[in-house]
Amino acid sequence: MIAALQHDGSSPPGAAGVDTHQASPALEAAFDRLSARTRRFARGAEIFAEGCPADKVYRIVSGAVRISRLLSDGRRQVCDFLYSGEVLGPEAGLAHRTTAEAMTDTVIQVVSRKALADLAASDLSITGELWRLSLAWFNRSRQHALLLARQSATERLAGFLLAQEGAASGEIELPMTRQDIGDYLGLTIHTVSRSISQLQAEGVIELLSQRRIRVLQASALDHLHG
Amino acid sequence: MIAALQHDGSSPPGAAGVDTHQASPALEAAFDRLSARTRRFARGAEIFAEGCPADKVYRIVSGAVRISRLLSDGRRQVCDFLYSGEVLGPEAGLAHRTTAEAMTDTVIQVVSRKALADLAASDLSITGELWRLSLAWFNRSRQHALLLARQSATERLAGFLLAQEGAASGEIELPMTRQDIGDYLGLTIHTVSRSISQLQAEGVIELLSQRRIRVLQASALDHLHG
DNA sequence: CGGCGCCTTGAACCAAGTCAAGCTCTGTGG
DNA sequence: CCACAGAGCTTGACTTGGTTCAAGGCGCCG
Repeated sequence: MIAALQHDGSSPPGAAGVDTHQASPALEAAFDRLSARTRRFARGAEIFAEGCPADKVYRIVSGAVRISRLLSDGRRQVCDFLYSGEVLGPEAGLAHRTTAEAMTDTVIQVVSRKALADLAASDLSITGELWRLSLAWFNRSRQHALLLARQSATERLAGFLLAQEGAASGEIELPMTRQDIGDYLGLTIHTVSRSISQLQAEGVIELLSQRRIRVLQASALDHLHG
Repeated sequence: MIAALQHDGSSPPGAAGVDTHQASPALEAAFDRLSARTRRFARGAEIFAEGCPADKVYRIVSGAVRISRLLSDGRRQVCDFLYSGEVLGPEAGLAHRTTAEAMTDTVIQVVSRKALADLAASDLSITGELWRLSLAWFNRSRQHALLLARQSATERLAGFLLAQEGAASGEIELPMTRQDIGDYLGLTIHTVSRSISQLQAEGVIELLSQRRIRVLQASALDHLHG
């Protein structure tokens, strides 16, 4: 039985949520069993590019990855940000439709998609896990669309901040530039900057440094995001 | 071997593209084999609601369906529009996160998700097909996000029109209201109306009636959308 | 024929984009 | 250790396009 089709809440042990690209223990084990190659990418390096064959599956060991797409008008649309433990690859078709780049120095395990497919054919838990990952991509993408549909810049930014790790009354570490945030939220770098300044002036957040934010009033962010 | 993981282009016979929710012949057959119940929904009727258990899979026999989500500020975000032959259900988690409503009088086949899961357990082609459907949802959602990221209203509308059936130099039939389009594109009904009027004034499209559009210059739409 | 949904259009306002300038941080070389 | 350079971030002034507010038209169905 494949978990992603179930609806009775009887998840198999170790099943991760439907919203994370985090590899389950079973999939993590599969990377080891297939003796994944470990690669290092310097800040800014390209992991794979739009248009190239999607014949590998990647698991981020450490670091942060930006997924983006070049629009025909020259603008760049950032689609997602990925962090340690997350997996990319299974959601792609035959060719990549996006570019993946390291935002910081990043270590990644790589396995051939074919090897993983062979394994999945004999191990239904892997099949289910890969399916779950695809659903996670779907849910994240829809969440992103919901962010983009927000009318005001501050609402979008609030939603973005809330989705970051440690947002609930903690500290947020942003590995991406303001430009990245802007390209993710469909805003200019100026508007992002202004919105951040505004939130700070209102006492909702505090800038520890340019890339580190402390959330002072998570409820206010919640309320802004609506 | 499950097709969605393959990258060598050797798709199984009858496999549909990765961007459509269209049921493959195999899945269509499964609906019949499981003796799907046929239900009729009047225009405006609710098929399933946000929050209710996602224990069924639906196949649209005829009609048109609107998928939407209620935002906490009272606004409604339309996520997708579905038509004859398309399948919804497998992409949901335990509970629906969206509401599905009939935009016109609609006929739908319904099977229990559990029954389909049982079938998928013994028939890998069904498993693969359900997975492909999930990927289709992902791709459509990302496409939608890309539309929403466009800065100008006319660009968004052009992209929306191009994605409609029969857009390439043909006629487009819109089952949805202007409000639906606005809620899909993150625009007000006014802006949608103005943009349509503008495209018509420029000779790019022609309004045969309020809900029927003839595309006169598909290339101009393409260029607008960028 | 009247009423109601749905659509269009005009005018005024405002938030985000654009243009332009200056600041901050970081890393590097003297 | 300090000076410098460059990338990244912030801020101000102005412009523009989408929302808001308001009014009116079209078309369908009872």
